Amino acid sequence: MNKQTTTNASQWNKFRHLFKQQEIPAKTTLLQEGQISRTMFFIDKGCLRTWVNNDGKEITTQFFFEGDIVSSIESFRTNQPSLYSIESLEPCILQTISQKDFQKIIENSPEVKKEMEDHLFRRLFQCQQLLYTFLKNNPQKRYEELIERHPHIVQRIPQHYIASYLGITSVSLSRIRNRK
Amino acid sequence: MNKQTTTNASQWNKFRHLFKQQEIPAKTTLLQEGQISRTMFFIDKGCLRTWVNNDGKEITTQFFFEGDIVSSIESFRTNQPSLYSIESLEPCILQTISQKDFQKIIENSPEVKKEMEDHLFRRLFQCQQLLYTFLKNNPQKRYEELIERHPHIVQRIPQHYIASYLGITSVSLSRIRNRK
DNA sequence: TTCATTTCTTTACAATTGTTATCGTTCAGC
DNA sequence: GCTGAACGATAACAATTGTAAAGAAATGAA
Repeated sequence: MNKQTTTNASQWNKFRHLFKQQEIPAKTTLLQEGQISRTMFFIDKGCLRTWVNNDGKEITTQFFFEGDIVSSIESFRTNQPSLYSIESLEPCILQTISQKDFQKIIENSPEVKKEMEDHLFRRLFQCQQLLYTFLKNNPQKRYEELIERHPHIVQRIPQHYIASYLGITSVSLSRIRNRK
Repeated sequence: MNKQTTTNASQWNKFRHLFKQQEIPAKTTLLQEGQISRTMFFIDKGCLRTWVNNDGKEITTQFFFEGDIVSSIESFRTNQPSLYSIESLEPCILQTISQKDFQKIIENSPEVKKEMEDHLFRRLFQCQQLLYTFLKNNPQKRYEELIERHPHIVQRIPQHYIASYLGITSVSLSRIRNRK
């Protein structure tokens, strides 16, 4: 979800007083895997990632940048433990809102509620497409697709995070890069 | 979603007259990739699969059995082309309902509407977990997990469908099976 | 039953990836 | 600027997977 591209940006402004600004350094954990999400983050500056633990190895599942809204939305909505952690990759400036206050907004703004439902559909769509790139392509093709579709990720994020995001080791990604 | 386990099974019965029974042989295409979904299927008997085309090769993305509700839900709701095809793997008896009639049910039953929203969250959750098994595990582990979590799939579905569902070739799956 | 189709296994070879370790380079904080 | 940590490239070897082809086994329809 993206504040800027929102059809009703003014809707958000009505509730601006409910947000708190927060500055954090790089590598700060905002939500730990297994915990219940009680906060939602809007990124003003910097970038975040979500990751899962796999036998001590971190596997990155998503990247977020300026304008993105980040939360374990399933956990936030259903009060179930989050499947993943949320962490900053750079020093960040965030706008945060609590679950309670966000609930208030939802109740008072059908536009925002509608937007959340659409957001959910988009999330499902994105998740499906990501899954399909794993079913369809080998690591090399997945990397090429990433460069094509999300060049800003490749430019901005350290390679070993990208490697785990592609489901391969950093060694293998390094080989793929030097193959062409 | 599952009719049987529904908290409000009686809700569905109220609208029974809107469903049509349909008998189809195996390998019947119910929805083609790129088309817009206008029908929803409840499986009384048999099983279906969804699949995507990848350079002429079919890749299975999901299996469905008795009691399951099947549709390209994103396409059904948003009127956008479906990312995948839906096809029968066995002769099936289905209960079908049109998009229009289903809309009527949604409008007349808050319970069913709520159920659909929950269904959407579950779909997202499932999709995420499936994606994570690709990020976390190699093909052998994915196969072992499938046996553990969904033994009925392994027992009922021909292996080459399962292979593409796991993201590998049928040759590789055969090797994995004979490894242990 | 019989025949054709589908499904599964096996083989040999090439290509890719994982693992482990080492070695420069770059970066961030003091 | 200095220093330690983070990052990326490379090498060698083992293990896994893909590809193509051939054949055995199972299945289903006439």
